Amino acid sequence: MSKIKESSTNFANKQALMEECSEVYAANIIGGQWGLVICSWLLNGKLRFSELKKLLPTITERMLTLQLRKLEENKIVKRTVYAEVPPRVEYELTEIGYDLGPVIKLLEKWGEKHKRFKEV
Amino acid sequence: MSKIKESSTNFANKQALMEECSEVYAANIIGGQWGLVICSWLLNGKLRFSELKKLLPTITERMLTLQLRKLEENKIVKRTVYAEVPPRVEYELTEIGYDLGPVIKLLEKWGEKHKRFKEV
DNA sequence: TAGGGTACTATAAAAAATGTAAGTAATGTC
DNA sequence: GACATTACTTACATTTTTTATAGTACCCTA
Repeated sequence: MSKIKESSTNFANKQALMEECSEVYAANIIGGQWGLVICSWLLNGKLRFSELKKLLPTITERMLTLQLRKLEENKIVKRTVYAEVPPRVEYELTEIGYDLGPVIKLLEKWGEKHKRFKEV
Repeated sequence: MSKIKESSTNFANKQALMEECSEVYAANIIGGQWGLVICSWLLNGKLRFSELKKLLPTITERMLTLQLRKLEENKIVKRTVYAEVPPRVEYELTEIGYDLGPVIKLLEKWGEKHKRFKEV
């Protein structure tokens, strides 16, 4: 999650695929170790940084920050800072962020079915 | 895509999330740079290794092999080898592989909407 | 004045994913 | 006998993602 190298083959491949296939584009946006879980939690309503941290006990603060920044950049979450001390920052899904609801639900369903399928 | 280190924090985190959240589980299975595109193509019917290679001009043979192996391990594609020379190997989606159709379609739709959303 | 809470940032390192380049086996054709 | 075809494999290099650890500013409370 640092700076990406725009000269790499990997970068070129990703770009090309994302332009052609909207499903790959989508996967790249919500991808990453924690992106989906964060969105899942936020589907229930806005949360503070520290609340998310509690919900995701093993995430590091750095990772949480990075993922939230990425989601913010992609306009999936809105970040609201309250000028208080100690600081308070709330994260909330945008309209298109909430649109992820059905996507996540379908993924979840498929995942559950797949778990059973794999057992056999 | 090499061997994963079962002692790493990353591995532990992934495992825990995958058990709790089926959507993360699903994302991990179809994730990877090329997984989704390969499945997309296979939704139209079985394909040979070389045909996939032609459809994905920038993928390396190594990557194609790795991704197909992962999909096979996860029982999303079925691999059929014909004892001919030169060899012929066909890849076809399994039942649950075909179930990815709606998932991919929804992701695609969301992706397209998101592209427009981001422009504004 | 020492400590606590909040939401971070900086730096480094480890781990994972992807890419590069070359080679292999078997057989049929020229 | 050289060469082409197919579906790979192997060794190695690079890039990207994730984790680890230690800070920071601000004010409030004890």
